[in-house]
Amino acid sequence: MTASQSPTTADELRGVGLRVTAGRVALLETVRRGDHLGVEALASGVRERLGQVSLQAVYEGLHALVAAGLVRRIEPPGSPARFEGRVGDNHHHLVCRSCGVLADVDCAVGHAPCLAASDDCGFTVDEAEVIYWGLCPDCSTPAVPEHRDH
Amino acid sequence: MTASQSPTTADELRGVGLRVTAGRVALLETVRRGDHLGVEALASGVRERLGQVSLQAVYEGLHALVAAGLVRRIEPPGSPARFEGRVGDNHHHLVCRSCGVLADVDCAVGHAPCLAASDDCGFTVDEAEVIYWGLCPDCSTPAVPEHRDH
DNA sequence: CCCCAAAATTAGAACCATTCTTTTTCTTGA
DNA sequence: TCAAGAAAAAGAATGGTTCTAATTTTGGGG
Repeated sequence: MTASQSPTTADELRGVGLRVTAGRVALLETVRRGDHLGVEALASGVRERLGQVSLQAVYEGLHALVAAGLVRRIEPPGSPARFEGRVGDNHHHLVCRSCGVLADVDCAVGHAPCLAASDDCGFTVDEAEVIYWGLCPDCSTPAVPEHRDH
Repeated sequence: MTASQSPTTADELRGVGLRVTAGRVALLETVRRGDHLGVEALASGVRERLGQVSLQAVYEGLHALVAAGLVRRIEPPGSPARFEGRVGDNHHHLVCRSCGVLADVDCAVGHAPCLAASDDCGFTVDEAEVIYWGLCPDCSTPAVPEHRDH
């Protein structure tokens, strides 16, 4: 059979030269399933599948996955790092100033670096990272008549 | 005399409702004189003028100045915060992946939020922060025949 | 001009995300 | 199946930043 099926997570790991371990498979799938999760949340997700996993193992795994280009790290100023499985497309992010929620925005202008600096000062620019700051739909409606805890 | 001279630093502090202290005057002037300095460097600069000043005082002063809009905080992922005196214009930054050097870029498109997201997901966006990643002129020339101390 | 409330400063400890070190366990290719 | 090397565990350490409580300074009102 000509195996042209979508590759398994394990295959993907092997494909980028990483060893296949239960921890990494679970981690990668947790990142992809989740929506911009942080390290703690990812550790919880992995533990749900495997039982006990150390935080350091998660950090190490994330390092490897990010270095291999399978996972992208997002670090909005003022909050801990989050991770997403969408890589390759040079998309950007909306961050809510109030609750910290993160949303994806497609890149308006083609491919990376989707933006040219007006004067690059001699820099060799390879990526433009855009963060849109604002209020998410939930936080922008003030005093909605609804029970809230806080 | 109609005092239409450029206001003193002290006047500016008063103008935004901050108390005028030697520490804050020195801090604001150090930020403006410097080029994207970090907290330690700013503390050194202030100490050169005033003698002993605690790091916490610098943190506190920076908080106040940032909150008042006299100073802007920049926090490139992976490095400690830097501060600059250029505020009001919604300009962006070039960051060198190798040495971490930071340079200003004028905003290509008018005023904040100089960029509109292709789909804002219902967010109320008030600012677009752009970081151009690349290599600065010094770091992009490989193996220049010059003595370097790594 | 002096006093007082509010604000700034200090010293020191606490915090938290992340990294480092060392040892143990697991994956993989021979 | 074995050994080499990579990954994971455990625990401590790091570094930038913030918090707490006590002290000093600032600036307006008496």
